[in-house]
Formats: sequence, C-alpha cells, structure tokens
Amino acid sequence: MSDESLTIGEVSERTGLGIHTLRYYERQGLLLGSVGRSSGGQRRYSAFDVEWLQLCNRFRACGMPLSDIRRYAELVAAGPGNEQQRLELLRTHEIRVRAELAQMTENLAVIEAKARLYAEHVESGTAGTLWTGQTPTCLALEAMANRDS
Amino acid sequence: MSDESLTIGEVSERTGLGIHTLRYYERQGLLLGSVGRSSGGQRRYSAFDVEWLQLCNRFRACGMPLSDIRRYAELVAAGPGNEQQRLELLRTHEIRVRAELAQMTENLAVIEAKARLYAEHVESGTAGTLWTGQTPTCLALEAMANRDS
DNA sequence: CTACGATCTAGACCTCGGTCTAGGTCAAGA
DNA sequence: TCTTGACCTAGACCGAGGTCTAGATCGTAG
Repeated sequence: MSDESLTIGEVSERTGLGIHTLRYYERQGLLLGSVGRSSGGQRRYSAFDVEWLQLCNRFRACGMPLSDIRRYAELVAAGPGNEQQRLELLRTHEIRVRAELAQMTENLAVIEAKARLYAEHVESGTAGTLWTGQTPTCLALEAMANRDS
Repeated sequence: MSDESLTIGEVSERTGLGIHTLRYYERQGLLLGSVGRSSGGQRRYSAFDVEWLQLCNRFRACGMPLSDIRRYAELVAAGPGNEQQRLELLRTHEIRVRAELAQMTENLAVIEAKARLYAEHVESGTAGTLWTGQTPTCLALEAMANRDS
C-alpha cells in the first residue's frame, strides 16, 4: 500500500476487475499510455490509472464495446485538440444506450404484463381455467402451444 | 405464403431472426416442441411458432439468456400445472432487468455529465484552457492523464 | 421434365470479453 | 538467507450467441 503507486492486486480490489482482466485491458490498449513499472518489471498503477479504470467500468456497464473505449483512450492519450471527437464518441454512445434503454423498458413492460396475468390466476387458483376455453390475449400463445404437445 | 404454415425463410422475414439462427434456436430447444415438417422434411412453422419467436425476441432484447428461455419453453411445453414456476422465472428476470436498467441509467448520467462539460468548452472554444491549470472534476482524469504522455 | 432457388444436416468457424495455465521472477517478512 | 505469496509473459482456453460451409435434397415455375 505505497503512497504513490499501487500493485495490480491493489488495483484489482479497488476496481473490481480481475488481475487477468487488468492485464487484458492493458494489452487491448484501454489504458492511457502504458502503466508504470517497478525496477523489477511489475506494474505500478497511479491514482489516475485507477480513476480511468473506474470510468472504463462505467462505460462497460452501459454496454460500450472495448473497441470504443480503446478509441476514446487513444483520443485522451493524444492530448488536447480532439475534444470534438471525444464528444462525438460519447454522444454516439449516449444515443445507442438511450435506444437500448427504451427497447428494454418496452419489452420489460410486456413481460410484466404477462407475469401479472400469471400472478392473478395463480393466486386465485384459477390458472387451470386459462387453458380450457377461449384464452386471454397475453397467454393465448402459451395456451395454444399446448394444442399438440 | 401458404395459409397455415410458413417456410423458414418467411419466418426469418417476419421475426428478423436469420435462417441460421432459427435453426440454431430450435437445436437449443427454444421452441415449443418441434417445428412441423413438410413431407420432404422442410420446416413448416405455424402462426404460434412465429408468435413464440417474437416473444423470444422480447426476452432476448432485455438480456434473458438462451438457457432461461429454454427453461421457460420447457415449462410451457409441459402444459398447465407449472404456472407458479413460469411466474417465478419471469419475476426473477424482471428483477434482474430492473437492476440493470438502474445501473445503466446511473452510468449514462455520468457519461452525459462528461459530454456536457466537453460540449460547453468545445462550443466556447475554451477547451484548451481545461488543460492549463487546475482542472474541473469531470475532466480532471483525462487532463492529468496527459501528465507524462 | 428441368432448372434453379430455397432448405436440409452436420459440423466448423467466428466475435466478444474474459479467464486460466505453465514456467519463471520479484519482494517482503522471519 | 530463505520462504512464500504476488507478479511476470505468452499463449491456450472458455462460454455465449451466433454465423457459415459443404454437399445433398426439395419444390415450384416454366
């Protein structure tokens, strides 16, 4: 636990990324430049490396592919002057995520409606009746599916 | 475009799933029982198969793994009597998706804040100043990262 | 009847994002 | 000094979810 630099194990704890994954990310060019090394060749991460990795975690957590993170890292590592491109990358991702969120929300609603129907009938013990005659919309599919099973 | 059954190509169009994927899903046990066949051995899908596949698409679109869909399909194919288990599966998925949505939303907010900061400075042409002295929180990371590149 | 496009099966191959192994080196405490 | 646990590299391997190929058959329009 030195004051200025962290070992890969310490960074692993702080970021939640496995040791293997940290090395993998570095190989993939996700870090800003190259990580520092001890005289003996072991990685010594700075506080900034850790912050960056935490940002990477956020990117990953909303589905940004490693290739995009690499691209962003390259832009940042290249220094001032390409803010426009960074912004564009972020915006593009933002749009993609928004669309995905909308999609998921919509589909989740359908699934919840289905669950609600099941719940009502399971609770009232009338589930069996769902399959005897005309079937309600949301379960029609599963009901009819049993036509010839 | 026969009245009662569809070829794999027609189903591919209607579901957006590739022909290869449709066969793959069947191999993986995602369909309810087995798809009908023509006398010559070609698949003939029913309207219910198509509806089911569309439901599968919804499941997939909110991240349900194929193994869960297979499990659900097995329950449905087994007929009435297991509504409780179907419900449980749906609820579990629902919870997982809600958590994921919350996570994504939170992380997206951070990314948007970052983008906003970039946007302000790119628009006002003061981006360069971000790197000259003390740096604002959200960009500190990228700024400092250029310390020794 | 023939042609030609659509399907068939089995199985190889692919991308993504890790994860682990083998064989060796580093570093800190007793 | 010795030991022990953390670390190193190169490269194999994994699981999820497809995607494609080869070589053969189906089925329909002409």
